[in-house]
Amino acid sequence: MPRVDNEFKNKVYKVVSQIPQGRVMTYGQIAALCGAAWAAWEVGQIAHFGPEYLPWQRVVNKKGYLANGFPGGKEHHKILLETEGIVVNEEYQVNIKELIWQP
DNA sequence: CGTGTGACGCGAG
DNA sequence: CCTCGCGCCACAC
Repeated sequence: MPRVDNEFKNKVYKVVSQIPQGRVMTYGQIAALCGAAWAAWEVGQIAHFGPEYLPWQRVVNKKGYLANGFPGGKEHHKILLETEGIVVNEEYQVNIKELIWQP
């Protein structure tokens, strides 16, 4: 697994674990909250290689589209989100404006 | 040490 | 609406 700064990684874990059910966050938002707005892609790396118990399904890109490398594919991702009450359209996109969450 | 790539973002054209 | 280019960083080759 890629080596990421422990502090940054820790912050990402904390932020992601605090995302309430039925809400989503963007990679850039998380990165900014962790003090590294330029490292949005790294959040993705952490998401891919990081702990599975965190609600990564609530993390989407700025346009509201679901992540591409999610285990099980976007369909699985979509189902998980809909189970939480998040509306996902057929383009695998969520209403980012309404569902975006910020602490 | 140069180049390409990535679960990304944003502005410019 | 689209594509293109640049931004920053970590990693593989």
